Amino acid sequence: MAYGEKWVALGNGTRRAVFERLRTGPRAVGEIARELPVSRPAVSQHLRVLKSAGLVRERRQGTRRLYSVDPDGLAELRAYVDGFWHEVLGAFTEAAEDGQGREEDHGSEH
Amino acid sequence: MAYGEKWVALGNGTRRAVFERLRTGPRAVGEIARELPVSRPAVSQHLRVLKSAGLVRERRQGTRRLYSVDPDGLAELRAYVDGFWHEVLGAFTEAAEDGQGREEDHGSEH
DNA sequence: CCAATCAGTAAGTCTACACTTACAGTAAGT
DNA sequence: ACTTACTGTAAGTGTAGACTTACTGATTGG
Repeated sequence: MAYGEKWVALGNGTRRAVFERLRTGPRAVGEIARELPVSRPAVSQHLRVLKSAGLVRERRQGTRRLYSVDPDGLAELRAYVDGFWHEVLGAFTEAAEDGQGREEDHGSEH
Repeated sequence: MAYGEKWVALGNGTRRAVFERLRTGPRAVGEIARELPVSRPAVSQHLRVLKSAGLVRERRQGTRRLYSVDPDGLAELRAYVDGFWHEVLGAFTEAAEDGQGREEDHGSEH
């Protein structure tokens, strides 16, 4: 549920590659594995991690399982990055206003 | 330079904790280490990774080194997430328009 | 019912990497 | 010059985790 899982999930290159295959729509496990240099079970395990991180959904269709991006999970990640971004910008402009040349005045230069 | 490094960098929990300490402004290495359950060299190493990923800048001040978030690097990450988000949304609405109940029509429902 | 297809899980291996301690370097104060 | 404070780097260790090859389970079609 925490952001942490999402970052960990996307921290792995192969897992990110799997995730990106879902950019354009739902895909089956074997279909993804065929385009990557790893085995199908590996892809399956990566999808499990992505799913438990809330980044991916799964829907069964016959013997296949179609995985797709979970918009809610991705939205959370986006919100987090956005928040970080705005806070950093705020700290920047604030520092620029307070003291022009120095920063973090600790009260004395001892 | 690629997005990959940034994701890998933020994929580690401790490194993310270090990064978040820079949310509100520049901080010194030892100062960060004191707030975390790892040694100072560990923090130093994490900052190196964050720096080579383009997420962090370094500026020397006396014997200290002040690290701060690199707005450009963070902006790249934000742009990537945004792009992903919009593409996913596009795929969703597109799928909703094409076929109402089914998706990825392969030619027969047998 | 049997075979084929698609997938998840178990178990084991092997490497990446996060962490520690010890050491070396640099700037500033006395 | 000596000491103190702050930091980066080297070297070594231990473990998480990414991957493989079995194996098992479901669903569908003949």
